[in-house]
Amino acid sequence: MRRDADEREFLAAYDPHAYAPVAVTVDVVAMTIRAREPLVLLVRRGASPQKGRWALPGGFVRAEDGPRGPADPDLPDAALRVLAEKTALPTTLHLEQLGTYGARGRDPRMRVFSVAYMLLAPDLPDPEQGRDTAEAAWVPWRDLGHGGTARYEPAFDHARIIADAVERARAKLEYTSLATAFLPPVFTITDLREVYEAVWDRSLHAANFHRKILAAPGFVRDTGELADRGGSGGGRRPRLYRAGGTAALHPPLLRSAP
Amino acid sequence: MRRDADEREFLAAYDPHAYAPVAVTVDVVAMTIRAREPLVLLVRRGASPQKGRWALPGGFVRAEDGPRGPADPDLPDAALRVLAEKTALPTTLHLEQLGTYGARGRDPRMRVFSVAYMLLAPDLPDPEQGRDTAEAAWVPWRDLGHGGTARYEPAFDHARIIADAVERARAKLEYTSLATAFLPPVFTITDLREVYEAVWDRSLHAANFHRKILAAPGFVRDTGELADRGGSGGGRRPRLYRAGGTAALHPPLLRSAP
DNA sequence: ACAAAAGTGTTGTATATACACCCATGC
DNA sequence: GCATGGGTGTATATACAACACTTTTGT
Repeated sequence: MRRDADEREFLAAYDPHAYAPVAVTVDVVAMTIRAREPLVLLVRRGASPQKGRWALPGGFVRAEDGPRGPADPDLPDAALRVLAEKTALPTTLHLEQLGTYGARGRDPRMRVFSVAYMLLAPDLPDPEQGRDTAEAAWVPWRDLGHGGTARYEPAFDHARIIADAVERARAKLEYTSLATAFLPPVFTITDLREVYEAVWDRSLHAANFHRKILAAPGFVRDTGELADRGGSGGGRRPRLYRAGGTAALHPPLLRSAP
Repeated sequence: MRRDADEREFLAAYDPHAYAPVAVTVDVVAMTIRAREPLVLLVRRGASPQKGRWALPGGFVRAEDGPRGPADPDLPDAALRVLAEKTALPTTLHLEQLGTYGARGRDPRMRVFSVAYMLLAPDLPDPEQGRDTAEAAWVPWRDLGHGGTARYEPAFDHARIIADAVERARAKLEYTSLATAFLPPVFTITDLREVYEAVWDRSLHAANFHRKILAAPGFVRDTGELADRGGSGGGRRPRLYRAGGTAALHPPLLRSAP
């Protein structure tokens, strides 16, 4: 009995419905920071199952051109499309694939494979500005799942997906320049430090952080300009920087220090 | 026009064939090290398209129970199943999701989403011992793709997937204890160093490496035993260690040193 | 005896931390 | 002036790379 993968693929090409139908969706963990608080975008489900629960913005990948619109050329396009239906997209953003979740039974209707994306962006507008009228909200990470007073209990396995995204973001801040994705094009070293402090939920030594950032080649580029004014209660005008384009940090910034 | 994701999901539940059919496959980048040479498992395609080209072992995810066998409960189960059809599986292995590739046109027959897995294992047997009779081979990383005398030119976008896996493995050796996944349960520090040297393709200072490993908490656990004998040409009998169970390394081992 | 491999000691250099301090600005 | 925040200097502790050296084994 020689019935290997290639033969099966061949059969499938001529009779696609010979297999149990599967669905592929994208779910987006959109993250931003507002007033030193890291947030994730959730939408309230308007249909069963899990109607009324909060969930990640997502939707089916458009495999081929059809009445609903053209096909998504690739998975990142699908991620941006479904997110654009919920909120206005920023001009600068970081989009990265998190992983695919496909356990049997994670959706009660059929076998659904969800490709999760993580999107990082500077302070996004409130979701009411999006094209879709479904209820949506920016939710603080700390209000999610992990016991206690969980105001938002995500649907399906979305709590798990968000937890994976949070851990990915925390880890990548150590050894990449990902933190700049949470900031506008021009920022100060203090802005950058506040990103780290918000994501890691710990305070960092400001003076040493400053030097460490400038010592890491390619992390930031000096614009030569100063901010219009210092802090609200006085203070020197800080220098302004841009992201330097480096992906990997050498040396890394470790979050394990005392 | 209110036609949001939830409604679409709802429709799909009642008429799955209303959507263009899509396929979900798993492809496994199985890696091992033999005689200090990192290898990846490839199989020769027996059917068109790309008949005769080398490709990653893979196959369709079984969404539901059917005549070919029971459904795969989750994606990792599918990855292990398709790999078991090509080679004998080791008792200890590390399996990790790499990413999902779903660009339109990557398979000429239909829209295929491939969930790629990376599998790391100690020196695996030759694939002839697998249940499947298709031609398969362990191929050195250096013989793949990147220009020159490419004896093996992978099918579809598999060269890209392998390159992503190699880079993932190289990076994770820096800040996790992943290297032990290439070794049997009991090993010496020199064995561990040779894993790093093979994967990074550079030599490391033996004495300093030794101390660094022992200084990283939880990387290895001393068994208290010594190897039966030293090297072939003489030498002290090395201590034997087991993997220590730690995932993250503090401090990391950086590959950027001179 | 000799070579080979494991493992330890030592030392100069680099890096990180903590703390003190100066600079510039708002009120 | 004085509080606030940006930024620099510097001593101390720590970590790392390089090299020398000792220990233990096979031939």
